[in-house]
Amino acid sequence: MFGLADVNSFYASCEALFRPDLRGKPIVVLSNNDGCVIARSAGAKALGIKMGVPWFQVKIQDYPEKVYVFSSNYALYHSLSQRVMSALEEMTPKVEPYSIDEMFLDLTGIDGCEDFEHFGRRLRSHVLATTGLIVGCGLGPTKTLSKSAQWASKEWKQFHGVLALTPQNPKRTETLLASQPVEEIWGVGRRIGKRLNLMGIETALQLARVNPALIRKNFSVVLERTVRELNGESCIPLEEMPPAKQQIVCSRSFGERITSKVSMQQALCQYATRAAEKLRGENQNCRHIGVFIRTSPHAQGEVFYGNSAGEKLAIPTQDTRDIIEAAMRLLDCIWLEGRRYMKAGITLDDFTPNGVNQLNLFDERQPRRNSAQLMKILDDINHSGLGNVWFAGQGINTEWKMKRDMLSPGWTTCWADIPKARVL
DNA sequence: TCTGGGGTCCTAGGACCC
DNA sequence: TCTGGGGTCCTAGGACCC
Repeated sequence: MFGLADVNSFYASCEALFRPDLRGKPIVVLSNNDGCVIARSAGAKALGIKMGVPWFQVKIQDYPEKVYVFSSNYALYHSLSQRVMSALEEMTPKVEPYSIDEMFLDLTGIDGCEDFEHFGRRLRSHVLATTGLIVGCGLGPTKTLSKSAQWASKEWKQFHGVLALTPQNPKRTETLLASQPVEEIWGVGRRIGKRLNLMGIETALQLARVNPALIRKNFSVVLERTVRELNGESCIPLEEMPPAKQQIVCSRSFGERITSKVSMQQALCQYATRAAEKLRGENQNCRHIGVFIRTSPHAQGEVFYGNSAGEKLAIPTQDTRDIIEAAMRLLDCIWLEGRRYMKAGITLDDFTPNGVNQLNLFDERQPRRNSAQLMKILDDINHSGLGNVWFAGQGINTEWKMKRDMLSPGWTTCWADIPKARVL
């Protein structure tokens, strides 16, 4: 048996956690640059504020109630996610962090000892007691079914956020799947949902009844696995140890459009630095580096321009200097003067773990001397919380940096921001 | 008239997830 | 004026090998 724990309205709940005055109020969290709505509290959903809409299109002054708006505060969300994770691990030994607000649980040991829904409710109150956050919990014989159960636990209020599907109760599984539209199934998105609809398949139950071989022929093995999982055949295992990353991306929209090459170089230099830090954090070296830049696809009266370029290095690296150098060369290949750029990013690919770098026998280029030591010192200083060092190419006080006008304090990540309690 | 068989590797693009 | 960021996996097709 698998479980799926999902924190209700995660980002919005995090914002309310240290602001008791906001409990039950409409809360909205915006994407980077305060661009789109990416999370809403129950109150905000009730007002009809939609997920993913551009913030400037939302007229909050028209709502009957005050809406509390926040820029996204990933340091806060990440630290609270860790707390939820620890709380879950206290009750189930095997937990797979699936996303910042969702964790899969291995319930093998619970089988036969405790009623699954009873266990789910205990889990829920334990997480609430230790973190102040409320999780929904779906349980089922496969990951896909536990996702469906979790979906239904929100849909049907009488379950109070905990629902178990078991082989002992096939009737309940059938009823649930018959009421779940295909595009709500884990692994079925809008595209495949539409195609299935055209074939007359509209509910999860209908999909479950299709011959898997037929699905494989017309779609792919991925959807075939989904069909099998809906029938209780577990095809997707729990992964306790996250597999090594295969790619690192660092990209961002700008607070203000970039028009000068120097500014673009600064931005890419910063993203390259960040990407290289992540790479070292994974104990990996990369061999392929890619850069992309683009103007806004929404701008009226402007011709869209987007381009990317990539380069394969002679020797895999994790040295920030190599990555910045490559990024600057790549920018030279794709930079076009006279455009208003909205976004840029860098990708690192083709990894080899530390310590297995094979040099080319005839290659004259040698790796930099003392690279590892220098990068370690750099990372140590920047992680110390005492100061920062960076490459001059990043510039200072850059006008294009991200807009985060409504950022909440780092309640759990910054000493100066620790909440203060006062006894009256 | 007739033009093999079996394989690997790489890339781009499409789909999905949160 | 203003529209997010970071990932994964699979497939098809081309280049190349013997």
